[in-house]
Amino acid sequence: MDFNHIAKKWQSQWESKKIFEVKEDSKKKKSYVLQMFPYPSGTSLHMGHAKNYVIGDIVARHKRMLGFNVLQPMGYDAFGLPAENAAIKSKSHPKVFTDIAIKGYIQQSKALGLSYDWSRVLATCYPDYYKWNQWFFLKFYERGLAYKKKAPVNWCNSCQTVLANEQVEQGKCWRCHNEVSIKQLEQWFFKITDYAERLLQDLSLLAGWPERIRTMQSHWIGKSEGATIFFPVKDSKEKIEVFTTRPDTIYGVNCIIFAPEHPQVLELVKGTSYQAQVHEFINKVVIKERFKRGDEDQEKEGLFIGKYTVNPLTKEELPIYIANFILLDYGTGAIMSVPAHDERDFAFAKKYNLPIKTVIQKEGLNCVLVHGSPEKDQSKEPSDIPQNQKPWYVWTKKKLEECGYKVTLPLMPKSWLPDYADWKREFEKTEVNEKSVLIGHSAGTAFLVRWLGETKRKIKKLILVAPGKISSHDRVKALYDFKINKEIKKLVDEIIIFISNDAQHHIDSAKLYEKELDGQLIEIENKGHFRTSNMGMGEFPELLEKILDRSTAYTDNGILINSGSFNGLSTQKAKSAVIKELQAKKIGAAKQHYKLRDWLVSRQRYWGTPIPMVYCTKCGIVPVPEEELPIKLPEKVEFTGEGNPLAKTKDFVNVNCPKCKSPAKRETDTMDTFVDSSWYFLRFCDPHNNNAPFDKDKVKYWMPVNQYTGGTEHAIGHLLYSRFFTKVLHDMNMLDIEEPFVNLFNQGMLHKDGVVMSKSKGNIITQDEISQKYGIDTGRWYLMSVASPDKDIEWDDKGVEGSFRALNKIVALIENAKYTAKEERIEAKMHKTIKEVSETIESMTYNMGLIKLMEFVAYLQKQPAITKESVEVLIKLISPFVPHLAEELWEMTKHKGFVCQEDWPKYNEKKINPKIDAAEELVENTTSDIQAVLNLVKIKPKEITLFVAEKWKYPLFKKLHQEENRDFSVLMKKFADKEHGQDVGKIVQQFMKGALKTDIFLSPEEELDALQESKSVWEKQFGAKFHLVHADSAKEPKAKQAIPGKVAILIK
RNA sequence: GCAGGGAUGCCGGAGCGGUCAAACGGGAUAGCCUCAAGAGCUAUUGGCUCAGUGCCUUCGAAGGUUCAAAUCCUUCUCCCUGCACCA
Repeated sequence: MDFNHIAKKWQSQWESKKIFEVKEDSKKKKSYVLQMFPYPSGTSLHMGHAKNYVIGDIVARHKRMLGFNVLQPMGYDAFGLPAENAAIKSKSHPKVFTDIAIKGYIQQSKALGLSYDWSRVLATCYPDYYKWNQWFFLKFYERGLAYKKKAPVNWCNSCQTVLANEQVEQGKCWRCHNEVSIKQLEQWFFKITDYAERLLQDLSLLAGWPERIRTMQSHWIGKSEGATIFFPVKDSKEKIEVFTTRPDTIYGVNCIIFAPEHPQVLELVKGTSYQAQVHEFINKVVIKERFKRGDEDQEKEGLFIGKYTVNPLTKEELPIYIANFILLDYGTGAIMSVPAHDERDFAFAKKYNLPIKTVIQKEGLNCVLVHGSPEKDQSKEPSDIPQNQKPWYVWTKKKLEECGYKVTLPLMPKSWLPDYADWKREFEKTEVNEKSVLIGHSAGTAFLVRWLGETKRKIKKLILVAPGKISSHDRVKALYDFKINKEIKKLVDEIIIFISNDAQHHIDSAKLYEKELDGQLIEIENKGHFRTSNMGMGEFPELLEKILDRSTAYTDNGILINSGSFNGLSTQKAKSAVIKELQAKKIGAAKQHYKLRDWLVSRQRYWGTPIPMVYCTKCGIVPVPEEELPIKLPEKVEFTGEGNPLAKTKDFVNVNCPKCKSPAKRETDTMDTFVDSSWYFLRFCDPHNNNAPFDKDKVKYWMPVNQYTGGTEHAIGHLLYSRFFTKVLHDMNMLDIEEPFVNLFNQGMLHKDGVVMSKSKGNIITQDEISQKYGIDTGRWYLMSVASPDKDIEWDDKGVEGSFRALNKIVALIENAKYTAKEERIEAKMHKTIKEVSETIESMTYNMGLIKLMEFVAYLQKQPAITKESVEVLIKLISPFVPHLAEELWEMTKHKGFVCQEDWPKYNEKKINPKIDAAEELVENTTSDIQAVLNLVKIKPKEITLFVAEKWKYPLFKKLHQEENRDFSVLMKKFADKEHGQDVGKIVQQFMKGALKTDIFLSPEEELDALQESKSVWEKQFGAKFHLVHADSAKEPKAKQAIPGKVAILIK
């Protein structure tokens, strides 16, 4: 069969009969299937493009056969830079390039066999389309959603235009990958930020979108909840407004930091001695290091500006800084620095030696300190303090409690004669958990190490001060005589050992612990054995430092400490409590902040929609009246490559003011092409409307898009803008819906030689190549068969040939078919296939669908004769995938009309008979078992006898299947019978190992029948005579090996 | 760093608690067909075993849950994708 020929044949028939053209039909359920429309570049479509469209086309064709009224249109995103750049290069006009490209694209889309309604084709570069861009612009302007402002914008020097934030990728232009710079320009913006909250909230409605895309959008919108707080400047009426997400940490503020370019900075520094330095710093960061500023590991740098502010709650005086890591356009451009609980502030404070105050503590932290053993009983001595009340213990306890710790200092019984069991009893009165810090001093260390090794408890930290272990004293033997359990290492996050100029056996003990437990050994000078006499005032800051661990900022939630009346509150509660207090004092308020910026839509290029605005010296900015639309792009324009050609086209620029009629100038900026693509799916519903962008009722019928297919690269740009437009139009009462795309599918890329297939990589396979060699159906089949459509796939010429073979197999099957009347087994298989293929189409796992189809083909091939119905069903099932072949086969099998207009086959669950499956499986297993045995014995078989298992085994199997118990002896008691005692034992054993199939569908007779049917096939295949026997009536011992679902095999 | 997705036999790629030594395709090997090549068909393609349809070891690594783990949980390693000094 000439696949290429039939493709053309059916394409022209579909076209002439207009069978994919649709109208609204209130009686029919609609389905709108759409693929992201392409930018028509000069080069031809390749198989990578094809993949996207075919995925959607399969959905459309399937839905159509299911009886839906299917709208599947195609259009061209025709404005844009490449055409203009090409025009500059060849001194031509972008329209010329674009028209040619569109023509080529249409012709190639048709050649792919895509079932588009071509009567609706559109291209955004024609005035009947872009007129409505302008119309929307005016409407947005009326609603305050389009506005002009001077702003620092992203400027791409090679594209000679500004870019939206969404078009800047890692500081580079999305199109040409040149470094983007910042320019101050007057530009038009769409106020997408007004919709930030709705765009975020409604993501939850998009259950049919990939999780990934929703997360990306939500990150892009970047909502953070927090507060703005006013910090008064000392000796001034000025205030500094900061934004923070952690108002709960306000007691921990150590300074206020501005973005260097913040306008307030210059005012504040005025008149101080820091003025010159500050200017220099700003210049350095903002101008010289402009591009470095966003770099990953940019060193944090800052400068004090000579002024102070006051913490409005604590009244503490705080210095004011500027620093390079503070961004002007996020929040208020100024922050309150809380080094203890923010990593950046922490790094900054460390670098400039600023105070760090902890105000949040992890919940449930606790500490137990175990004292040592004195040489004699001192408790009777009136001058002595109790063992657990030594000054540095008490000091540490107090300090830790200030930080929210619960501290216990147990008093060990008879400490001068320590006994492990006694100590343990006392020690365990205190709760120890994973957040515990255990500190031992001297003999206390031995106790803790022994206790941990014995109980294997998980704790946070173990700190050993002047440890004891090695000792010649008999007095401490009852405590010291144990083996160090190295497992402790795994149970404790951190082990620290303090040692000083102590007695040798303590130093040796310290070394021992260091070695055995991988402890961190810290030597401190002149503290001896850390006795009261060695410790002076009894302060032990080194220890405190290690317990508190201030080497990093603690950024998690916790409990407030050092925060006045807020102490003890959780982070969550404290946030609202602090905000409440700020509000009451009118020095702050709750505030949500979004990362999303307004959408910059101005472009300084020719090949786009002119922005319908006029500048009048008297009236200012004047919108062009609706009746004057479209403002057409002037055709006679010179493309020099320098600046915006529109600005130099006098006929275009010079107009009269619509209001006062005096001479005025036209806006020469054009719109971002993403404006075009933000509503094209609406225009498809009513593409030829001259009075409005679309008719409300038509859109109401078709929208929303049921299945949208496209690449991930549009995850935030196009998909976010389209959602924004839809919401605005909803608010303008033009749409009922709030979300344009119900289901979104991201197809995987097509790779070749390990990289994405693209013209610029020079690794494209064109669809023409494939069409000519194999026909486009082979290409469609191949693209869908390699992997599930969402996966990236690698092009493989050998794989294409495999697909070609598959199609030929289908053709051969139908060409050589011998027909028979109804056949139950074929019917069962058929219904099963219908079910499976339908399911794979619904779930868009087409690769599995094709496998199921080929299994069905292989099955039919094996049959001596097949049914007409099964062939009909097969043709219908393949038709979404290989539509041309399906039509051809449909015609070949003497059917009228188009198979693509037939009803999708329905399956009948009742006809899917598990017995037939089981019988088939039995035959397949038996075949491979015979084969396996033959391979083993390597003899030429003359006779092969198959034994079906003895009758009594069947009910036993059923019972075993229902049995939950897995205890051998119990099962045996239950199932053993006198006659088959040993055999039951074997079977039960096998069953418990899970070696037996559990579902038994066939009786011995049915098994025999199934085998009987394959007998002739086997005899031919193996060249031996086959005997089929009931094991019950067999004498051969072999027969006993048969079990239900598995025959015994005897070969002679 | 954060978020999302991965890691499966020679390769691509299914599977996502028992029916799994793991679909399907490609490649490789052997056989059939043929004058021959190609196409087509059949078998094999982790190891062991070779009167038997079994046993052993495998699904990134290590632990765990379970009668049962490629599949569930925990930790780790590596890869991809996106975001990234966002207060």
